[in-house]
Amino acid sequence: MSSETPSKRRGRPAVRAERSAATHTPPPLDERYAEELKLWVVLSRATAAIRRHTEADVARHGLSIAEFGILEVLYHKGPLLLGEIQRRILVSSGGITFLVDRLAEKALVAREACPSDRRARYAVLTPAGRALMKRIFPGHAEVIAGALAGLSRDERRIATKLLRDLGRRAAESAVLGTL
Amino acid sequence: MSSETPSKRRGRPAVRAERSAATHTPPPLDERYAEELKLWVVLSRATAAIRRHTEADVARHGLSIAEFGILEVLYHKGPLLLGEIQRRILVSSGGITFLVDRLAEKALVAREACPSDRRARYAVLTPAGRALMKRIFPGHAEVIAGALAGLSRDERRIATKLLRDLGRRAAESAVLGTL
DNA sequence: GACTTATATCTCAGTAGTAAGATTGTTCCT
DNA sequence: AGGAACAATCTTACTACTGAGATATAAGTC
Repeated sequence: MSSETPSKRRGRPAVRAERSAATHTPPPLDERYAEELKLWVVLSRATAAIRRHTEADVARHGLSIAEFGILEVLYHKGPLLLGEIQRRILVSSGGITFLVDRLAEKALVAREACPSDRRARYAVLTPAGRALMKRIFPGHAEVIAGALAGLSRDERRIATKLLRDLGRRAAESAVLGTL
Repeated sequence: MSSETPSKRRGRPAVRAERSAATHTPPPLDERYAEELKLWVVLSRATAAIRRHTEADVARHGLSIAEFGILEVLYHKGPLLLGEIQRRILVSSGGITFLVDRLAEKALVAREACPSDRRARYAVLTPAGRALMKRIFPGHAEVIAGALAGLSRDERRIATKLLRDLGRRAAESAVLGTL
């Protein structure tokens, strides 16, 4: 965490904006997409706030979010090819090599040959990796649930549906955009 | 993040129930928070998908999202202290220095002294910076609106409200968590 | 006024990633 | 079988950041 929490500003009474009012010429006709921009802002903010919870939680165990993501997908899906993991957790090919290297150094994950394709390698949890996930995953789920407690059960259901639709469509049009 | 934070394990409301028959490695009793985890997944995915749209758009102008964020806040709010920008776009103190340096190299932003506090500096848009934003901001807003087109107007309004509540609560409890 | 505490920014070393291309292996086509 | 095209991972060089500490300034207290 950064050492500058935006909490109490006791040192200096706010003296802002005296000059802004004088010189700043307001933006042009941006009213047009104001609601969409607002949605994007609150979406980003909510995601960032919740991610801080999850990061703080996994950091207690010496893991980054990306590392935890790999452990989690292996924990729940079993051995996977590196490329499959890469697609799930959305890192670059270099990134997955780096992350699996590091998890291997920590003896939480190992590589295994793929019998049907000698280019490919499986990543598998070691016993220590599985034991770690068994120990820390329930608490992590609880942290996430706690971070989402601002919404009621019904609200969470609605949000899930909306965000699924939103994400699906945004992902599709992103792909189209690269053609 | 490399160093494990020395926070003590706060007593968790007993979620023990570890009476699994000591067999079988696949996921334990993870049904409990399945809905919350799902919401977190779709939230992350939707945000990532939309961010890819915004990144691709600003990259066309040689900017990163963080750089664009600074330009945008200055464009809409006028000159701001570096620390104020930092809190808005959520980067570290070193990061804001780095980013403003780079924008200054590109001659889009300049630093100015703060008359009432000689520690502080304002960041201000240069004429070139303002001209750039005037030129590219409308298109960027359109890209965002397009990325959100998976939801109807009413759905977007509902999503905005839910995400605002969610984010506010998550941010509050994150602050409390650091005490 | 001296002292203490808080704040704003900057410096610097280190880290977690990305991107491009190399390497090795596979598949398809003839 | 030979070769082109494609695919999975790894290597390398680089970049955008973070976090801790340094420096300078400011405000509150005695």
